[in-house]
Amino acid sequence: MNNHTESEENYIKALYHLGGEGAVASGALANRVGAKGPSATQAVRRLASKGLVEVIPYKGVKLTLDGLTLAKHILRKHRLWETFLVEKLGFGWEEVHPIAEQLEHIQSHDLVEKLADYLDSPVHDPHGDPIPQADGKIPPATGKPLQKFSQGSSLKVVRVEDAGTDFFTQLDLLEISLGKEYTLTSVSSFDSSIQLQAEDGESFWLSHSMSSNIYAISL
Amino acid sequence: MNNHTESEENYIKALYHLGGEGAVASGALANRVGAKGPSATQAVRRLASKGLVEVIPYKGVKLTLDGLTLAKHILRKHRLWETFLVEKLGFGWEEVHPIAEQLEHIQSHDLVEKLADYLDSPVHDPHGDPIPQADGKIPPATGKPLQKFSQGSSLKVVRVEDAGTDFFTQLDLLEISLGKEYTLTSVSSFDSSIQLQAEDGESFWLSHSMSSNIYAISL
DNA sequence: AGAAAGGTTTAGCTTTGCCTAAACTTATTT
DNA sequence: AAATAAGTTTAGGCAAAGCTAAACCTTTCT
Repeated sequence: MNNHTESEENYIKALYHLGGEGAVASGALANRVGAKGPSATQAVRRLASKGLVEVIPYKGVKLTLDGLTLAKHILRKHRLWETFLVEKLGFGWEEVHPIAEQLEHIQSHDLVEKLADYLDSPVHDPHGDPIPQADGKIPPATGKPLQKFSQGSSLKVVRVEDAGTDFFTQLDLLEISLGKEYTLTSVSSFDSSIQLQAEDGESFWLSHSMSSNIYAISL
Repeated sequence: MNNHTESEENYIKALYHLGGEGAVASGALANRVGAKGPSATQAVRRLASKGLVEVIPYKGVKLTLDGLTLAKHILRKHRLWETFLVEKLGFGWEEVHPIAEQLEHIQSHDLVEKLADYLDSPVHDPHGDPIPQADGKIPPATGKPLQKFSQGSSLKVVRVEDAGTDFFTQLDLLEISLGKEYTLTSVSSFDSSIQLQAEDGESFWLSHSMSSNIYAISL
């Protein structure tokens, strides 16, 4: 019951991302894994026969408990590897996703736990996303999007959504990184762009599409 | 031309191990990858169509230059990962082979080179085997088997053959590891077992099958 | 309610990769 | 030189995973 193909794991991961514990439409699933409808239907049948998902034809697919456990374990590996790639190997946070997508399929419980130890049992990955723990528990996702803050609030960036390479390039350009602190100095009522002021006094504007992918906590 | 399946890579690796640049019989190949004859014949046909091997039916299979380059690159990755697993994650040298066998298929040039940097561009893996360099050059395999040494010689262990878990267990038991120095105090003419004396004065006997898998250089 | 639209599944085909059994080469032995 | 043994390839199957085209539910719109 412990031996899954890469394709299977990708479907499981996709189901988790799309629906968590809830049901997902087969089209959405196919879309997410980059396949066509019929491939997903078939894949889901294979997963069902292994007890990883439950299917109601024409209605949707849902992870079973086993499936959920597997999904979280894969996510754990993915985020640990991302952490390794950034912290130890010096990759930029925008580069690690595709590599971690390969590494997450390596099968060795020992490896995962030794890697976690080596990284000092991290709780968040380089994007600030929570890393599922060995027991399956997931630390709460921290922060809320920047627009949720009101003018004048002091905040610390704790997480960013993976919104593509251009997004990360822009973050790097503005020198925004996890842990940085700002004051929200101004909010445009016209296009919901916001203005941040850094600790060194520098201030700059962020478009709505930038700020909606940046999460912070208030100080 | 750069995108190979895991199975393909395994056949390439096997060809390299069995024959280096020379020809290999399809049966031996099948055996090495843990498949049956016909599977190897077929696999080899696929490799040939990609220009990685040359086949003479009923005679043998041989890596092309492209195939050889690929083989060395996979070996490089394998041995770098083994080094990582032992040096950084604290695995024992007997545990790393099966994990490295998975990791060696990860595709990212950037990753390989960053990993090599992180490990300080090692030249030998944890078993003392030479790590192919980025340019394809392979450092010479060092050392000769212990029986090749004559009584009285001082030597340093530099390499061990991967002769299975029990072999490694025995090495650990005797506290033999790479870099350790000994004096060969005695050779049995009866069963070719040999006696080593460590620097701390302790001495012990090694069977022929042990010593033939241990390589050393003389001091 | 009936029909069109949209999404899902079935049918049937392709490739990879492995298998067994049978046919075929090559090598060895008498 | 012929016969047998040993090893290799062909033939024909099967499962995983993907695809397109066609059939089939659901939902929605008139």
